[in-house]
Amino acid sequence: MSVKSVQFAVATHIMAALGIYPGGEVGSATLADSVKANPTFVRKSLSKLSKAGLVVTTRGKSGASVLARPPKRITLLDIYRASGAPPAFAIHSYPVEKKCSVSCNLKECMSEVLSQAQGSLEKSLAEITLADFIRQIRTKER
Amino acid sequence: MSVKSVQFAVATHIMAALGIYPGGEVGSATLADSVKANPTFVRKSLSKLSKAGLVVTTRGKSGASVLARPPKRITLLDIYRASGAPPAFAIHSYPVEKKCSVSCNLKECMSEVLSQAQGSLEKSLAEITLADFIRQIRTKER
DNA sequence: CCAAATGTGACTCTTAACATCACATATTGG
DNA sequence: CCAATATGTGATGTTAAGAGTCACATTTGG
Repeated sequence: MSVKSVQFAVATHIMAALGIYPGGEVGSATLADSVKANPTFVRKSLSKLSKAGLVVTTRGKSGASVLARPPKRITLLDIYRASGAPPAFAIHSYPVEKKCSVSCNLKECMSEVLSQAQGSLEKSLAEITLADFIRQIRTKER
Repeated sequence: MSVKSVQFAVATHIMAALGIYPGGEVGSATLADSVKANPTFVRKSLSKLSKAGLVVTTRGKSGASVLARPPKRITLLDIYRASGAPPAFAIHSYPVEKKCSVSCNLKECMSEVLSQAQGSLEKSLAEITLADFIRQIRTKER
């Protein structure tokens, strides 16, 4: 039921790089270098961040990306949501056995449980700002 | 990028069925009927629950499964862990760009964030007992 | 207009879960 | 004991979804 998507990790990497890079204007090729991923993949990720309003990218020659607002005002939840990572849990899609009350009602009950779990997960992401995260990275640098 | 596993949902379904079924002794074929999944798949799931000590199964003719302890003393976290569902998040496995401090330290920082998120997710599951869950299902029955 | 950058649709490759089979193992009833 | 019937599990095929890649459109500075 979990999602093995690396979107969130890549998106966070990009955001951290933008926040750390002096000046803040970074091209997708440079970012791809840092992430060591395919430039197209990075651009797609960047595109989602841009649509979510977390970064501003300029096109054309000398195009680049910048954080849309200070790292202190961006949470990891913002990035998580923007990254398009699927929800952490899934429910099976088997048909319902009508004669069984467990089978009939399980999905509904399970959804409630899972969305509650998802909520607490998101809450914990909301408590970490990009600034916090960058600080962590800087701490490890030495 | 993510793969959704239904293990947790199926395991919960099984546990709820065992908790609700009068007498509590249920064979894997009956459970497979309720879940509407392949008997082998259900048995594998059951096998994990058994190894985790959540159910007791007897083999041989007239073999069946029973909850190992009262539903009140089983949490959804117990079931989640027993189900063998993969962690909710993944980090990319790209190589590290040594010249980039973000690239060098990101994985470590990201792991911390993700395990924190995983922790709060698990905490919310730990707060729900199987008895609570069964009560929910019974509420919907009417 | 050309060069250089981002944006995106289309396609392939890979991986991991799911589904299934085959058969081993265990236990009870007769 | 042995046949019937459960569970346990390794092996293998199928499939869905993310990742990787290419091609090309779009944008914009000079």
